[in-house]
Amino acid sequence: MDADPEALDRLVQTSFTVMAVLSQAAAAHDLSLTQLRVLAILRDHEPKIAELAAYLGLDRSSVSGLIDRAVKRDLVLRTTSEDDARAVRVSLSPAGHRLAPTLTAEIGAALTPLTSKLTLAEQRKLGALLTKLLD
Amino acid sequence: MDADPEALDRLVQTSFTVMAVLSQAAAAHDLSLTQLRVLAILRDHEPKIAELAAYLGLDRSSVSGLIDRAVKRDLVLRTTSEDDARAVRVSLSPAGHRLAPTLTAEIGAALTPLTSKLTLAEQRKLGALLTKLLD
DNA sequence: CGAGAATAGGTGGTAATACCATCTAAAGTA
DNA sequence: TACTTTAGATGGTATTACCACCTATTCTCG
Repeated sequence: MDADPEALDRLVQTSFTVMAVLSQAAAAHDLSLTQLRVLAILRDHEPKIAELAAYLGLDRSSVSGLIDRAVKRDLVLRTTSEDDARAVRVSLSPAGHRLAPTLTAEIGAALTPLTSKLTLAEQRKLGALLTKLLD
Repeated sequence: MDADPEALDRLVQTSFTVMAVLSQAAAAHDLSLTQLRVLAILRDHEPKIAELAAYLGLDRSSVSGLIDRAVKRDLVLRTTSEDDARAVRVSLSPAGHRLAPTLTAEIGAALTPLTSKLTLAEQRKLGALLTKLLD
């Protein structure tokens, strides 16, 4: 399986560009990139701390602190799990529920200048390629 | 000027995946992602602090500290600029010069499992699309 | 059932990252 | 020459993330 080094390079460059856009979108709401990710995840899931940590690739203790701060800012709720008194379920607070879609929309808007350099057909092709890439 | 929301989503997902790979490659050498970026930049440039800051999207003071730590680890050299005694030129130390290509190679290797899910033709197509995206 | 191991999460301590406001030294400008 | 701007460094703060360790709960198996 051969590789095109240029494609690789572009992939890295693009990733940095995208991350910069995301960081900025997060910063506009005084959020870190990680907090942004947490909110995005919580839109569709109510994970336990350990699950969140695994998904984010972080230590449990890091996530504990992260959620601490998010709770303090009333974005997120900590609920003791019903089936396991040790475990904690993290979910969006009402305020978090209001914020999350706003963020998604803003990120979409912020990325559009990038993607709109491609025709719709090209965007679809890109989406397909990336889907394959992500497996 | 329409947009395919799925392509957008994949782009974000892919970026996170790529960043995770890069972070891990950096961490294997006890480097942060930012330090990795600095080393990559220094392979081809000898920027002043302010230029580096602009490129990285960071505050000058952040870069100052960043370079501090890199100097302390003997990866990087601080040289007073010849034409401007206020300015500092940052360059790779001999050790940095040895490390940088290693990192590049390792990152390439770490990303190959991803890109090799595409045929060579698809990789080239992806590269072309991303090139257009990056303008 | 009950003792010891395993698991979930939190704490405390440390280091790095990044910000802002401020400082000094050097250049540029009027 | 005096005034302003610029380059970078410093000090102070908050966040992020780690590791080692602690507590409370749950699991396991004798």
